[in-house]
Amino acid sequence: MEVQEPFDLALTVRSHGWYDLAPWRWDEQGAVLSRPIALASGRVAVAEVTRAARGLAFRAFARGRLGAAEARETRDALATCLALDEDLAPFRARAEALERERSAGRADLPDLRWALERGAGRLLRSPTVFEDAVKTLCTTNCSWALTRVMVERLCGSLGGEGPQGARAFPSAEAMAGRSEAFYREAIRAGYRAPYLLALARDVAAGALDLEGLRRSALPTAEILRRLRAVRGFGPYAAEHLLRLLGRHDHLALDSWTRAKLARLRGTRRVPSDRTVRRWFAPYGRWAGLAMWLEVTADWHGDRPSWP
DNA sequence: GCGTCCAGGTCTACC
DNA sequence: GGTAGACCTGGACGC
Repeated sequence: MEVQEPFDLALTVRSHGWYDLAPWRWDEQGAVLSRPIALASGRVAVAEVTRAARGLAFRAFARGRLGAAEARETRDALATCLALDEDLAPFRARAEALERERSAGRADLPDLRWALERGAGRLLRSPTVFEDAVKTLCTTNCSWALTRVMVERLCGSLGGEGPQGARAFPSAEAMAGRSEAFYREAIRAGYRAPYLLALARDVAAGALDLEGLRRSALPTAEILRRLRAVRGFGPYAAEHLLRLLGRHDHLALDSWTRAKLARLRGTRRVPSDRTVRRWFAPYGRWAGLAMWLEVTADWHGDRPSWP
């Protein structure tokens, strides 16, 4: 499959923490990304992708032979996860224009040359918005280690089984069929238990259409309003989910990004949300992406320009 | 070993 | 609209 160049697979995989959560697997040395994916047929296939001479090479396998349609479904799901359908040209145009201002002496803008050179800006997503939403709930008000454990337990106890014992991420239907006590006692989700159950039930019953949001023409403000109406989704969680939908108007500020910005920009105290919004306002509807690239630049072997 | 703090927040009640 | 307090877990830390 051809991709829009420049494209760096590792950069997209490590764009945020999802690759570190079940059921993703990232072989750093071999540069192979893989995961089990639940197919419409009910079977679970394992999908793999790696860089090829031209574009990306996909591979899929399951218990028994995969049909052509199933293989296509698996590949398409992985392409969605890598956000290959996202057009970054408008962001790049804005970032390039601001880069010219920055090199001309405008000191309040971040140095995003590395991102432009390497094609950064795609964020790793889940095959479904539902999975992104559940994982986002599992990141709130806890350590990353606890997030990993909760997601691992969800896959291990409710995910469909694929080849080599691989467990997929559970469907909304599978999650909706369990009790609140299950999420408290088996998943150890604590106060998040009723939120997880309500989310799964609403999605399974069709009362909440999360999947439609990926191709929605609705304005970002309306999507944000709908996400905020979901129990457990406050400002951070809703804006983080927006980011995974390719909507970067908002910043999804949390304690980690605020602290990281303070360190990168050498401020004595953690900047207010209003200050951060002002810093990134020049990027317009790409403000959240520009901020995210600034705070994650050092994950990719590039040092940010701030002292 | 035990208590406290806090980590990639959110909700509710109250002012 | 702003804010205090409650909410779960589990690892780190100090004693």
